[in-house]
Amino acid sequence: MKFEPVTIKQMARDLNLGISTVSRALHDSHEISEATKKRVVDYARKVNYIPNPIALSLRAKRNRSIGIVISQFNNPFCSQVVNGMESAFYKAGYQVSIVQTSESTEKEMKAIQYLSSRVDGLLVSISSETKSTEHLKDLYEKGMPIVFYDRICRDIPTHMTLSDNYRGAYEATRHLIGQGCRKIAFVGGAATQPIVQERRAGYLSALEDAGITVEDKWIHFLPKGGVHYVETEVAMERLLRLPRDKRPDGLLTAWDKVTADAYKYLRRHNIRMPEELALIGFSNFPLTDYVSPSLSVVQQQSEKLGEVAAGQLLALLQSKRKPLKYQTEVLMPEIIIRESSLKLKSKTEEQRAVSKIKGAKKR
Amino acid sequence: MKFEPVTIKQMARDLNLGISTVSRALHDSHEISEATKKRVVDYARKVNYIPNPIALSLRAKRNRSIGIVISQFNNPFCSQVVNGMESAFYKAGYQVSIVQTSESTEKEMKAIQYLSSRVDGLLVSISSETKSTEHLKDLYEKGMPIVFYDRICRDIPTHMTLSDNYRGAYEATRHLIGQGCRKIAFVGGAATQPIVQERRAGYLSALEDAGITVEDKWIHFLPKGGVHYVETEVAMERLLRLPRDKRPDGLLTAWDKVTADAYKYLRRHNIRMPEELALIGFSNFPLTDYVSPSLSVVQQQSEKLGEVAAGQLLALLQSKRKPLKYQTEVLMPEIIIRESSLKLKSKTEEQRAVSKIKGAKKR
DNA sequence: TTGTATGCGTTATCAA
DNA sequence: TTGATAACGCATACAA
Repeated sequence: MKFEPVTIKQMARDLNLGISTVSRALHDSHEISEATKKRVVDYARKVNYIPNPIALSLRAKRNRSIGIVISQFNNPFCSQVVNGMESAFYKAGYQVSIVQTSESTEKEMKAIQYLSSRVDGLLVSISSETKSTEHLKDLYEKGMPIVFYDRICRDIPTHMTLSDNYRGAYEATRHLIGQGCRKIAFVGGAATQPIVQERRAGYLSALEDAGITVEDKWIHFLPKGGVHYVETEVAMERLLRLPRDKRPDGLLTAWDKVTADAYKYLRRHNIRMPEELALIGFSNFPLTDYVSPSLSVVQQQSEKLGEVAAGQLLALLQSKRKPLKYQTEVLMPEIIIRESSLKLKSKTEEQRAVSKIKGAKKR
Repeated sequence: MKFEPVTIKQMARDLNLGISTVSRALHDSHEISEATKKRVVDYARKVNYIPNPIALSLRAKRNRSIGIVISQFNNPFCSQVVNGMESAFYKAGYQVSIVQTSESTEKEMKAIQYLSSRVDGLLVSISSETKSTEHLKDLYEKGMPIVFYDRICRDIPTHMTLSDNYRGAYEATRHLIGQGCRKIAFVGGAATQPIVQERRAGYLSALEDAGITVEDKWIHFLPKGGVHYVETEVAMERLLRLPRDKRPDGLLTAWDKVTADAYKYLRRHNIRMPEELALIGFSNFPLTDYVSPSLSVVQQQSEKLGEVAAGQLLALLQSKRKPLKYQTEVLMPEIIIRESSLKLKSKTEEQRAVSKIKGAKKR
């Protein structure tokens, strides 16, 4: 099967008119008589003429559309971000075309090649597998407006929007410490992900600031970034099989899927939260407030993030030349404390625990 | 900012060669000397030449890409479906471009117009607002391969893949009856949605088969399809404010978001499930097994659905002409019984309850 | 007021 | 082995 749309040329033949006459009539040009105009418009409607966007793009070198490169659809955080972007571009009259990389560099490259020349600009979150960004760099140097969001790429000087991953992790860890945890583990996604590294950095700083020594065995990265349950399962088993005095009493998970899977693991193995292990994790999943125990999360401002990034791209699209200065917008994630990490009931108890640590540090 | 890519013409000038020579060299044609070939290929690599897909498409009338029209990204069911489609098309060497309609007919029409001529085929789930499908019909008549999934359109004869919504609702209702519920309410999405209508039909049949009379007040549709929490909230309030003897003891929700919101409502108002109200609903949300009480769901085979629909579109893409016969693939959703609807603990008790009803019917 | 010719980036046909 | 040219669908400068 092949799509054979009506073209202007065809209509011109049918109506015994010149091609340009038809074209101008459709554009409601003043230099066409009302009679012909009506004849053309009516006929176009009758045969359901749709201008070929491909031809339009080729000619105008303008597509009135932008592309979003996303890692995983099936990730609430990502879809929330896209929602924010979509509504911003819709208002601005742009069509949005989304492609998924599934964390594969090969797919990412294909996706970007596919979108290049099809769109006027790109919103990109680079895939976790990606090492080299030559393909993007080159595109950018040729003038393609690109804005990075969430998983940014420092090699390319352009606008970017991201969450404050460092502080999110820092505050979450501090909260666990405040709850009395002293052996706090960290399970991230892929070690190669800058995002995960930042989250680890925040985690480490919080522990250092509290004077707590970290064991290497408490820190786990997942080779495939935690796409599959087993990866998290293995990490959890390693943590929980540590000898009693090394066994963690708190856990920070630094990746949405990992958070969900760690939670599942703990529930499946009847490990009580927060008594046996206090859990807080990065997550934008829905329903985390209704699981039992309810799940403490570091929640990113996903829709906002999408909107801000969209605004940056729109700015690039409108400016004549590359801007001299680039903005980096940083959004603070929300720390939502729920049952899975709440060991101390009252605020004062928490305060006391925190001050104890401070004392400990000074010693 | 504007993207200015390197073209064949430009390279031909730079290398002092003819345009067609360059083109053929890049295609590794045998009629080009190895020397020239190398010169061209090296240069192309150096300047990072990317063939312009727009021009390619215009010429070839072939895009090697397909479009997916989706209602809401931010809906686990949808993203799971897209995942299934994506992997199938990736294997087949197609790029996939996804656009969201957000349930708006206007967006849907724009999206379809945008995709027409940009893609070789379309996977469409029509938006809940959409009444007329002329835009699609016409496109289809001109030869655009279209496959409907989930929210199908009966006016257009083509392949389609969907869940057995009727049976899903029927079995879910039967389960509630088996649990001893006799006043079973139904909260759907938009009344206009054929899917919701089918689910209601299944619900009604199950009640009828069990000899249970339905009250109109037990059935609620949501004007905007339940996008916002308040819609579900209002419906729930109406149900729960009914006089004691009319107040439902069971509830079937027929839309993923509505299920989540109904669950939230019940938790927020401390209404015990299943004792005060047994809940089962259509849902592909993650974590439904870890909420407390765990949530009984009618879960669609989302990824499978995507794969099957993708297969149908690939078949259309490969066939020379419109097929004489169209397939409609129907997938049975899975009924997962969990705490929110499980009043009777043992299987035998449930059996007894069911046989009681059967007896009642015969009377 | 209408028609013809050109170019957008490519490939394919034909000629050299 | 190479190069010029037409065509894909459209808009527009220019000619009539």
